[in-house]
Amino acid sequence: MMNSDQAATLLKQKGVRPSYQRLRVLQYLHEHIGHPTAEEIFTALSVDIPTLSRTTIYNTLHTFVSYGLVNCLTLDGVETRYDVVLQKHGHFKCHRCGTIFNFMMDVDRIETSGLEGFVIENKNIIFTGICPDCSFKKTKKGE
Amino acid sequence: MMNSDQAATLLKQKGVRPSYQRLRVLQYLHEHIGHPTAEEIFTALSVDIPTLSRTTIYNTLHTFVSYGLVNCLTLDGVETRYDVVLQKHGHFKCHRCGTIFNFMMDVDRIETSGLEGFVIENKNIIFTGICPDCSFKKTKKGE
DNA sequence: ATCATTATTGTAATGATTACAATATAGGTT
DNA sequence: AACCTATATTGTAATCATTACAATAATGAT
Repeated sequence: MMNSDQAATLLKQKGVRPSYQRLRVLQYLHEHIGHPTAEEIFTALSVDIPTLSRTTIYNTLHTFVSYGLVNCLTLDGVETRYDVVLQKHGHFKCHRCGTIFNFMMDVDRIETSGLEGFVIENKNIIFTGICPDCSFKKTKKGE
Repeated sequence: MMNSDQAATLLKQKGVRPSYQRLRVLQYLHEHIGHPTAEEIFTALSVDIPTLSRTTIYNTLHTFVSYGLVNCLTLDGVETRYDVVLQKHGHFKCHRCGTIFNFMMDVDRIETSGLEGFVIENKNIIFTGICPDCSFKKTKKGE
């Protein structure tokens, strides 16, 4: 999906020093676009990098966010999740299985009133409900 | 805005036993629609109810959410906020002063693709940016 | 090779929230 | 009105994500 060189190029492009840890975090995010948490990234990379620190993960993610490499989102109020998909999209969280799905939408077509004079920098659209899989299981079990 | 009797009626209507603490929390939420946190509610009500416990606030808010009396939202990933305005609306958070504004929008007019087969139960629209006040201050100071 | 800057690490602290057990209260029943 | 059971409140301790901070390590420029 994204090799070491591509990751390094991307980091340099954005003005972020391409350390080994940063490369690995960026690659991980590109290989796991299901909105991982800091803890998930830490656990996964720790296997390969035993000396890795949680603090590094947090620092790295903060750096990525501030340099516009990833977006962060808090869907449930528990953990912050990170997303390398930067094109405008909505998030759907299934409250049964917890999976987060991306969906397409034209964010800029939303008509609002009451925001005259506001500088809008970011638009987050979060839907919650039940995903098709869980919906199907529920029907089958006859709950 | 909402007296004790009105609050009691509303609670009974929804099947929630109208204890003194619950009445006060519900009244507080109706008098402070700026999306208070559990801590803010606790601090404010503690003055009048010195024996009040933080746990009661959390229990009460969870009860309210599960009985559909209030909505909760996490805007910044730090604290959960509570909202008695149940009509569909969007939230705008100013990242300079932290204030949260409601704005009107037609949530159901948003066109999406990729959500076929999904049961949508809730739609949250969160914008971030700079509010007119902060925008104005910034201009004046010439930062 | 040297030096200053920046990144990583580990530990300790913070802050919101939850778990849990003891006590208190509410509402229905005699 | 007293009684009893179910439910609510309280306080403390635990949990979990995140941050603060200081020491060490690595990077890049001179």
